[in-house]
Amino acid sequence: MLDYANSLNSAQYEAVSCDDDAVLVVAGAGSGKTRTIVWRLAWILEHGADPRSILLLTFTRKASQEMLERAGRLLERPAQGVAGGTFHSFAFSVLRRYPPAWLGERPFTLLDPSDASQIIRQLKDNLKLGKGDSAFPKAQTIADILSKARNKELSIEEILGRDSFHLLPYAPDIVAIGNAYKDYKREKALLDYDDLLFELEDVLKSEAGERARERYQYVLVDEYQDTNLVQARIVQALAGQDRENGPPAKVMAVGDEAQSIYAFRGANVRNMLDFQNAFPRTRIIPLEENYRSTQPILDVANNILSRSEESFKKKLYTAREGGAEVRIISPISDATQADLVAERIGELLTRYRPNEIAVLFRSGFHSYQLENSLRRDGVPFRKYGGVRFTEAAHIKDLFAFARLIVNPLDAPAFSRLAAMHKGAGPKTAEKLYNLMAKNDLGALEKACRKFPDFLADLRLVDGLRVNPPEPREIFLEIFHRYRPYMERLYPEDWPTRLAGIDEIIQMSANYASLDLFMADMALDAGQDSTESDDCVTLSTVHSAKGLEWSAVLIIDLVEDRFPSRRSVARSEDFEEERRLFYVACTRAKKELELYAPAAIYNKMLQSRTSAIQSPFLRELPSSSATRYAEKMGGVLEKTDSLPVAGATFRVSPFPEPQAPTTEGETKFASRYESSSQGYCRHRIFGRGKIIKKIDDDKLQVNFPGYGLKIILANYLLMED
DNA sequence: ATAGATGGCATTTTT
DNA sequence: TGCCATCTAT
Repeated sequence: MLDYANSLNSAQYEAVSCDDDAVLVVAGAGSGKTRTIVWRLAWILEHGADPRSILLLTFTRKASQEMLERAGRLLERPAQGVAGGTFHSFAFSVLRRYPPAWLGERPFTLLDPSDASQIIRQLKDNLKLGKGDSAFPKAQTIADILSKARNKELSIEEILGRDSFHLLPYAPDIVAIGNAYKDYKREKALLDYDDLLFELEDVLKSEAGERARERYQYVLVDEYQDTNLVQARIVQALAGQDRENGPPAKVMAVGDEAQSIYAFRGANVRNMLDFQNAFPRTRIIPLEENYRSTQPILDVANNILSRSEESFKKKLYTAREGGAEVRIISPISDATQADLVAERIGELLTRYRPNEIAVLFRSGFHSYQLENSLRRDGVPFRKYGGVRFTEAAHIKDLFAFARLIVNPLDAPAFSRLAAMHKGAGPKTAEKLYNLMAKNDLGALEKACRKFPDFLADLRLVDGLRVNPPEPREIFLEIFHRYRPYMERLYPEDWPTRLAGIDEIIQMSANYASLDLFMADMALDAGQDSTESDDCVTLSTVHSAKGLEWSAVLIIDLVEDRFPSRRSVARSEDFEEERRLFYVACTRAKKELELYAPAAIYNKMLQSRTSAIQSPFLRELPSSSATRYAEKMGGVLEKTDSLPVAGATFRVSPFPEPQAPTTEGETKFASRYESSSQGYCRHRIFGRGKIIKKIDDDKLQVNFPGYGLKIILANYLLMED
């Protein structure tokens, strides 16, 4: 037996060893949450449970792998057989074994988000909706709205009313497209990410699902604050309080309301509270002592949280003393920020391994300049979040072959493959697909006369389905066939794309079957392998969840960026940004630096404009962080007071458009007005689109062929 | 019906 | 910047 009592603090021990049917562990940031789950797994296994009766649901596959691995190391034998993964990957595996009745005998295919928006674009065209209306939402936007409605379990109107009221007039059209999309998926045996969860819920309720449910005696759910409604119901179904044969499973949910950062996609913090209603005899165990960060970092974290509207009761504390000051640094501009941070990383690298250092930011594109600086300086880094490499066109091309091997009726993959051949577009693809679906091979061959290579592609795919070699072999064969297409489709940069293909081939070598590999690729999009590399981490805050580093630098802490521009209109969204900042700060173990450039390049104005320091920084008292400003030549100078700008700009995140007194508000006000503006004419430049109002008599106008101009309104003739 | 060009646009976060 | 939608010439 492991020495549980001496390896854990009392709250952790309580959680690890308890025998209650329902436990809610409320785990503050850095309180040893992962450790607790790992030891809990070990405890269950050491007390004789069948590994196959344990289900561990986590937010990322990486997290579950890490936990199982650590449990295995603890026990000195692998924790084999424990079911684990994300809700989505778990749903996939259950649905493969217990497919929904409506599928009949057909295998189903997972739609990735880009497939989904592709289909929606097609349906939109077929339904002839939004033609010639440039204000009509784009396919991607529609896909997002449909998904949000399902995740929050609200109607389209409700979603639009909350998030984008300007699209409300289109609600009936969006609903129509949504219905067509639903039918399309049924007809073609397709499931998108959201379907996985709802279909899982249905299956668990069905008779067949009874067996799936009864298998589990222990259900552990990590990051419970980020589950949505259907996920909470799935947990309840799995717990099986209504089981006829045998006792219900023991459920343990672990979460932290203060770290809820996925409300935007339907996560519901209320699930934490409702857990106690769903499981009446819930035992609540708070983990409060922080083992990760030094006191100065926790001071900042506590300060952030204390200002939140929900005012969380918890306060993080550590028994450790000392630690470096938290620094707020104001570079002159975003450009010098990149250099300053790169330089700082160089300095940190004299004390820490690269993998002990991270730079965090709100959105993927915020790190572009820094990436350039790091490349220039030769600092090895790896970026998480942002565009994933499995979304690169050539990878999707390669996957189109593979998907057709798994499921010959995969319509999106079929179209993609068809479109690789000159002269074949959506219409041709649809025609050929229908012939193939009808199994009318004669007609298909005839119709393919113009595309002999395509027919050969299909033959190759069929051959590999009937007689499948190892996944790696399959990809080598596909690639052999695809390579000439790739050279033709991407003439400028196909050599650089080879690396991604190579990566896929290598990754596939770890899989026993192609369909499992493809499911992993779709569900755990591109953890691009090679974890062993010793790299500095660049990551969105969302992707940094659950991780920690000795030194953490957070960049672009200015209004419009962090908090995101989209969040300031509504207080719920703003509060989520605050929690996001809290998550970001609590990733740091020893050193935390917060960067707020004083100017940021503005694409609209095509010049650098002064940036307003993030309200999260302005709120911090000088006792919890030391402020520095960059002087010419990259010199940092201590500043005692808040930057002047910070003092004069609004403190409340909610702008008052009627009384614009600062540049930030002027920008907001003009943006606000821009919805009503349209086109104008100029004597020399002709017709142009009004981009924004600079002030009372100046407008910024985009003239086709001439570009952006700032023009006195007197010289413009307004169009209706 | 398709390819290719052009113009316009808006830039969260992720399973 | 890079993506989308639309236009235009085949």
